[in-house]
Amino acid sequence: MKEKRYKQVQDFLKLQIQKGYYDVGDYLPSENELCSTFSITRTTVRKALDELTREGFIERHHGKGSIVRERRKSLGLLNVKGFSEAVGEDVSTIFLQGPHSDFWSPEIHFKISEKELSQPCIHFSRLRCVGEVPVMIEHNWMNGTCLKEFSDIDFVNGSFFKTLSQHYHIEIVGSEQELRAENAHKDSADLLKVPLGSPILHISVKFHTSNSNFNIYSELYCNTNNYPVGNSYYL
Amino acid sequence: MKEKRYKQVQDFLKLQIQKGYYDVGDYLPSENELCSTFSITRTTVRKALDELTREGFIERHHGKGSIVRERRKSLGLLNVKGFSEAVGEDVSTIFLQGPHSDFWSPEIHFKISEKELSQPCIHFSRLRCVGEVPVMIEHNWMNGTCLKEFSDIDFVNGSFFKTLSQHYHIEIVGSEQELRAENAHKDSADLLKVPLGSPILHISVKFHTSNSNFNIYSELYCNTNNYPVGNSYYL
DNA sequence: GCTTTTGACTTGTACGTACAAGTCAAAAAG
DNA sequence: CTTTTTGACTTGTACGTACAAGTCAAAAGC
Repeated sequence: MKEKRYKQVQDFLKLQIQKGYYDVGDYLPSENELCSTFSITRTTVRKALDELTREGFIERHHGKGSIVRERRKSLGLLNVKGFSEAVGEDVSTIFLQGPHSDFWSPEIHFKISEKELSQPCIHFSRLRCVGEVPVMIEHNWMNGTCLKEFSDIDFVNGSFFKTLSQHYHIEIVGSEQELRAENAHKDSADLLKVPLGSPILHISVKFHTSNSNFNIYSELYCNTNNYPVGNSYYL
Repeated sequence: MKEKRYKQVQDFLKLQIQKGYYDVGDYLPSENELCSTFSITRTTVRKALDELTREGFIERHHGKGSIVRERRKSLGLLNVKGFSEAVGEDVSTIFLQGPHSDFWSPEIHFKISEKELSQPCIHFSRLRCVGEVPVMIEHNWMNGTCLKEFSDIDFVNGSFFKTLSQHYHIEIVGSEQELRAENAHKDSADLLKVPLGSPILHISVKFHTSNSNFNIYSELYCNTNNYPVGNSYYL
């Protein structure tokens, strides 16, 4: 039972992208080049590229080629408006707690699998600011056995997802989210510099990844007064 | 300049589904049947089915066939948990204002195109309840010229999107959303039966459709105390 | 009656070919 | 020097073929 040919090409190119061999905006080799390097037909190459397109890794342009794209934008995840991809924006991230071993917190909203509960947990939390204004508190928990020597590695471009992709070849393949409007508790009001009881957007997320034993559980608390949370998707 | 063959098949099948010729769970004709009815090769039929899969209209099963699916579930839209598709749940919808001609409201958060502003506006608003508990106020505005005799038509299964699809063949192709946690104003507090100033989840949505002159602008106000808003997506 | 096998169906993968159509720069024409 | 044309490159569409692999019921075997 050997692996399918298109899947081989797909995984090869994906790994190249993940490792940063191609930057965002770079062109992949042309279909005919890929045909000859892999000794397969264009039909099969195109199937591989179709899959990568569907997964959001590349974008294809008639007459020009396939370019590597910023995958985050294709995921339809919720984001603080003008965050992450914001160019020239004055965005900063403060680590409240760096990555460290911890217990699986009861604060986690989604159900944690038995397998995960039996394994060590890594936790870290950050405060996201625009200018001097704190807008989001972010708590993250995940299975520690999947991330060897995690705490030592610097975040790639400050992005946890990019770090996962480039260093561990783990990709987000899905998510579940729940959103609530709540009154700010003492801790979060303090950190977000808002009065106690202010309306806060609480988002619980479970990210599913390409490793079925590795999910990311996040609890986010957002001050949406000046920076609303948003997303968009297109077919 | 004639239309592409796979696109013809794709649009034909899509129309059949939209018109309700196939129910959710029904099998489409097999690929070989489609080949002979359209006098095209399987490659082209499969391309058409690939597109319909990508758009969320069908699901394919190896060895069995392609079945029609509930498209809403593939869209990654935010939904009140246990709403819409909830089976056996005690969900009800009350029209606060039935579909009627109105002005484009300043309450609309997203920018309205010039074309739309120059044309008449249809507005309706609903209150969504679980049991006796109101959980969401929903205001909708849209271009009236695209919906002839709209107010007279009963909503298909109580769903506005299904009505659009089946009666007008208009499909949602994308959306932009912004979310904020706010204090309840007098009107919304009243309708949602919560104290004035309670935290409320305010969602502004612009739905893009297959008709570029027809967008749906919605402002939603949710009481998330008992029924959080959620979504999920998978690759 | 029960289990196993067969066979006809389905979709999935992969081959090969041909031409259409978009892109871009170098060559030809003015 | 500027404009137009050509041509080599890219991806897109569509043809045709072959076999692999999953599904399911009817036929064969016990």
